[in-house]
Amino acid sequence: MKRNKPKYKQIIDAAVVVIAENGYHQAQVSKIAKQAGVADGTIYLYFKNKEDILISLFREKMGQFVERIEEGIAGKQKAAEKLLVLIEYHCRHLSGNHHLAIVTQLELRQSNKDIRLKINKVLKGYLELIDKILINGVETKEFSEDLNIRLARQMIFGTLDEMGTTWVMNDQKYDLIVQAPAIHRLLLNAVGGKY
Amino acid sequence: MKRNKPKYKQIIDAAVVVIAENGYHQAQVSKIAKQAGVADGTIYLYFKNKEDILISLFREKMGQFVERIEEGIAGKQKAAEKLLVLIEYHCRHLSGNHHLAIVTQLELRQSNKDIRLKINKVLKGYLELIDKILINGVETKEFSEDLNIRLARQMIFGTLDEMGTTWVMNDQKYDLIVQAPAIHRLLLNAVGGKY
Amino acid sequence: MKRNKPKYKQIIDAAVVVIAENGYHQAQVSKIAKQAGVADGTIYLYFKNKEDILISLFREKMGQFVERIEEGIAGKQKAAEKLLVLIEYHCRHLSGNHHLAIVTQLELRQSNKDIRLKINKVLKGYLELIDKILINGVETKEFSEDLNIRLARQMIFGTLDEMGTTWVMNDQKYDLIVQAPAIHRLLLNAVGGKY
Amino acid sequence: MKRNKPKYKQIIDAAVVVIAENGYHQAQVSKIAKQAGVADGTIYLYFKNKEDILISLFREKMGQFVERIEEGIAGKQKAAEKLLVLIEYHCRHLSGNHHLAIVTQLELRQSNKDIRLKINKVLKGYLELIDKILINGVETKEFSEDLNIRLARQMIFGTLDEMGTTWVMNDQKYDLIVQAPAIHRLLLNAVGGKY
DNA sequence: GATGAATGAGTATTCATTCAT
DNA sequence: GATGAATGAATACTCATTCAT
Repeated sequence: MKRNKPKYKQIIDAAVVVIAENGYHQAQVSKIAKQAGVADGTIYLYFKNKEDILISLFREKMGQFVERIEEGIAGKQKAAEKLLVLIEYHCRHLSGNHHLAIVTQLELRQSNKDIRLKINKVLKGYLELIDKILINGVETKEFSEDLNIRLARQMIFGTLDEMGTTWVMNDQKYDLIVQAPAIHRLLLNAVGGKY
Repeated sequence: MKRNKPKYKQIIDAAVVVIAENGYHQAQVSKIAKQAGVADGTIYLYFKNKEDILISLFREKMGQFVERIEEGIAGKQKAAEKLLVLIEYHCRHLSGNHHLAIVTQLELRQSNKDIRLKINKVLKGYLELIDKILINGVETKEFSEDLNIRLARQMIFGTLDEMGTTWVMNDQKYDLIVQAPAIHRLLLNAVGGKY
Repeated sequence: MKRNKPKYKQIIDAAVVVIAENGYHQAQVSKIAKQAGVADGTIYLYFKNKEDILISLFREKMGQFVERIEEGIAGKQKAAEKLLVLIEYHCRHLSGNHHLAIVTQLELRQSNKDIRLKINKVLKGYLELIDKILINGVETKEFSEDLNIRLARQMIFGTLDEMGTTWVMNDQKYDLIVQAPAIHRLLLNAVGGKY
Repeated sequence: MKRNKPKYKQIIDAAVVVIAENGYHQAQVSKIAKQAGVADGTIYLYFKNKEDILISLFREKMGQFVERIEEGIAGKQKAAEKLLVLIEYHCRHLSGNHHLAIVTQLELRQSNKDIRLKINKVLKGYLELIDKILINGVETKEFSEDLNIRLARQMIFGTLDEMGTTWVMNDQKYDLIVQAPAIHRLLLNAVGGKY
């Protein structure tokens, strides 16, 4: 299994750095190889093509992210608390990965439709996580019983995404994590929750 | 003034069609010229470069959009009503411009950071409009008095944007306009408004 | 019609020189462009891709060759004379086009199967010319009446081709044209003709 | 001596299969190694480089072929009979080695000039065999006394080669061996022989 | 002897922009 | 103003060969 070999992760991490520092269109394979400390050809022992690097990058990083949230949520009873965990982790995830934040919020969005479609499939895991919290909240009557799950999910994801993108576009110069409670209050209000 | 000459608008409209039908990365200047019925070189009599076409496109179309919302809002008293107008116009704007919806929600996002930064400047007008409604709502005590305007604005814009993008990605196959009231309720809840 | 524009022929002639002097695998498009005195990109205004240059080259040059033989044959009555014209023109064609001889006898044969198949289609015109002479000779009873046309054609073409290739491989250092009568006698014997 | 070790022949046979089934340009060393059941690096214990595999392949197979013809000829008195043996063996050789026929008649010709020159050296043994038959025929006055040996050899080889190539290009779908007598008659006529 | 992971040189093609007419 | 032929920079990927184990 290639994905567990050290060079696999090494190349992905190199790609994050190179894309963040040079921009999507200036992230040549040779640059990534150099940053990873391997030959150009070695890249192709671990990835089918350049596109595969980008999608794998997103899958690996987003996968870890979703897993960690799931663990964090597991300890919480109330849907409102789960939502807070999600928001906090989202903020911390962006804050704690300077380069990755740039790559996922800005650079990777320049990729072509094919890549974006595949990235969307990976994102689905995150969206389903949000759905689970919402459905749970409705079932326990914490949230409005007539809540439109899809719209609420779009609101939550859209808000967090817009927040993240704005923050990255402003060069990450303010503190994202301290805003988590305020975001939580807004979104909780929206879905009819109380705190 | 080039902007008022017929070919200026002709080229912009051609760009919308070409980008929507071919995708951002397949929207070559020569294709746009052909669609506009002019020679390649003529484009450069009206636009500095390709980037200038895209930004001008966004400026023209978004400008009209903001103007129309401002007119719609003018007739409303309550902030909650203004917010509803904004949401409805947003949905109608997307629904009524098949090609433009694809271009602004999907294709133009693949442009590089430079263009996206300039697009963001154009968007500022829309964001300020949202801010105005929010500030008005806080002042009239319709909305929570401790509302974080910036976060609330990011939530509103992020929600509408995410909603629009999802809708376009799903080939615009469901009705966006009928969802406006539900969105309105969610967002109004969030900011502490009542209806 | 691109094929009549001067640059079309200019590029083809440049390709002949570059391939002859550098070998098939060292004949980069940029070298051909330089030799033709045009920019790399200009090549693609006249040819679909590199393969198209090679096939067009073969088509143009072989087309002229076959035409000239047809003219030469037209003036002859006897099939034996026609065969002599064909052989003489074949020898003269190779002798008089130093570079082209190298390209068609050696270099172009290194091309991949796709290109070779398309080249074969062009060659068909030449093979049909041989067939016509043979059929004519059989009908006029100059040649054996039980002559196997296909085999005889393979013999004539195979002999001329082998002769040409050997000559080019030996750096064209002996006179090909003086051998035409001897070749003619051999092949005429073969098909049962007299002289 | 490496040439007598089993892996030497194993690799050559693998090369024949791989080249025949994949084409010259798709016959990577790694594919040959896989087909031979050895590691890539092992190839280089038996062959200097890829070129060496191809030339060795040709030398081994052509060597066996020439030996067998020499044996067949040994039993014949007349030059005309010897020529018939050569033609029959040539046809049988191609007919009986499906893969090898493809490799020698089509694929190996795509190799570069260097390899083709070395292959020609190997072919020399075959051409000398033809020469011997021709000289013998002239000396016994079976053939024309003013026969140009070189041209006659080029005719015989060129004819057989063209016949073989055409047959392979047509997917070997007709019977080659039954044509031997007709070819024999043509070539015998050419050199002035009687039957 | 045998392995196979790692290497790194090399090239066709696209397309925004220009400028002579 | 309008044209469109010409420009030329820039980059992913393959595969023969090596060498540490």
